[in-house]
Amino acid sequence: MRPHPDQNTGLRPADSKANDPIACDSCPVREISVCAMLPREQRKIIANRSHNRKANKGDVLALEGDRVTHVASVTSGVVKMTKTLSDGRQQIVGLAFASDVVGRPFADDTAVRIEAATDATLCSFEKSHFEQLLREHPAFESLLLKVKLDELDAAKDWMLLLGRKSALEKVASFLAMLADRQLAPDGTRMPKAAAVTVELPLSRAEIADYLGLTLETVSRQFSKLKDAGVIVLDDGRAVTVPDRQKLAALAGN
Amino acid sequence: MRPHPDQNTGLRPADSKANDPIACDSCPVREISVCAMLPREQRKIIANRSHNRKANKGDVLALEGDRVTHVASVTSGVVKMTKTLSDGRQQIVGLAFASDVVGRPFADDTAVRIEAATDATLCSFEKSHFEQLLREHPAFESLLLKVKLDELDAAKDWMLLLGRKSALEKVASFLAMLADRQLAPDGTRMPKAAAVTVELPLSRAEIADYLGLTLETVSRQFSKLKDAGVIVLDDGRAVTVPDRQKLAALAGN
DNA sequence: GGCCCTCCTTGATCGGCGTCAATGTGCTTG
DNA sequence: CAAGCACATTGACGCCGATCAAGGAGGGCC
Repeated sequence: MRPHPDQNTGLRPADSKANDPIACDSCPVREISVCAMLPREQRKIIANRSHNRKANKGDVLALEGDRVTHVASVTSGVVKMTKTLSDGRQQIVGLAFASDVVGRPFADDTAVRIEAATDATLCSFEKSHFEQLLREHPAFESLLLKVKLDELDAAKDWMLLLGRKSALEKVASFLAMLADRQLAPDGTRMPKAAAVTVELPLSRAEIADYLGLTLETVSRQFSKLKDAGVIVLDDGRAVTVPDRQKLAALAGN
Repeated sequence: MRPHPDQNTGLRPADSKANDPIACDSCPVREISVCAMLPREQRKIIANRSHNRKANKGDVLALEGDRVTHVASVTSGVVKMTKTLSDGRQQIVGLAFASDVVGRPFADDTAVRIEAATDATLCSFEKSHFEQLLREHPAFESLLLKVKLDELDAAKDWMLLLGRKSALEKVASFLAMLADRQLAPDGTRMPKAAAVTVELPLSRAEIADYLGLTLETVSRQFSKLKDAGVIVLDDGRAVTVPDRQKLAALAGN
């Protein structure tokens, strides 16, 4: 066997263009995002149409009612989507973690304010380009549909939480969600029994806005969970959960 | 002109197969459902794969956790989707009116209980057939995506309501939603100023489950709105809204 | 008609969570 | 280190909506 530039396929130089490095190759969510299951062919097209965007904590990516100009996939950090009543009452209506899609294709303007909850990076597309990709690549559209159906299921879980759970159950549910989503350093999911340390991406006030509570009530529930030994407050922003079963039991469901 | 079977197109008999009557032709939601924008070609395929299903008020179409066997479009009536905590607390997480889609493609089992809130009819597909249609007809999949994105926006509105609105605002919002959705007898949307009479598809208890309240609180808010002259209670199940602006003002937003 | 059943309304009371306020903690900046 | 700030905790109190309870209104059925 003679050496060749591509160890996987052994393509001749004439074909090497197909395996030129593309931006996606170094994308931290290339294996799990909506792009993951696309053939390299199509990913190349995507790479050419996207650009990286860095956002600092607190940066506003879009205001409620803004014209939609971009659609993006979160590649690191957490992005929050909020809605606000005229008198200032606020509700977080969605969190986008790495690999989630933010922005609203097929609508003129966005119904939510989009803001970086932590420092974040995004793989951003102009809305018209994104829509064109969807039109031209049914596999891509199909993946987005599946992702959005999952989001819809998650939204329904959240409606149950907002409408029917007690303050303690809400906070426990929130922590349980973060703990379950937490990955081991090697990228695999944590075993169910293991203790997990969660870095909270939100302040108490933001957690309150996510759970339909006040920040004081959230703080009190944290204290209650701490006193009960269900969580350990490493510091304000980090929580370790020694026994996720116990936490889950307090979450209701 | 000689008489012919199809008054609209006057096709020659040799072509008549393309315009043979299909079930969709008499479908009450053929103009607004997810099928509406498909060419007749594809609708014919759909018609062959679907069957009508009648459900009486209270009929359960699927239980929480059931295997998903069918996906359907509501053709008349109202279908509710609910989630329940282990101790019985319940939340309605979605209402499907005529033309809405119920059932969850691309998932093994349903996360919600599906039940007829009123007598209803559905255009039902076996799940595997429905998914096949999506795979084979990108235009169909594209429409479903747009519909589900709209549903997701609506879910976010509801999260704001559940998390942040007062009991009065919740009830006003609910009635405003029904009033806005109400169509004039000729099928056009009502002008904003006109009085509207709304037939409530839900009992007080169901409205409570939709709004995250108790039935007593819902009843009290109805009375409060009646006393304020914002609504007229024709009977328990019918409400007329003389001035939708006034109702909208009480809904918060 | 009389009975029952379901649904709705209204009242009285209670408690969970919001509100207001003070204090604590860690980080930044001079 | 002190001062200032953002954020979190804790306490006291009050209100909105839940809970408990009674009674009305309509509709079906014998």
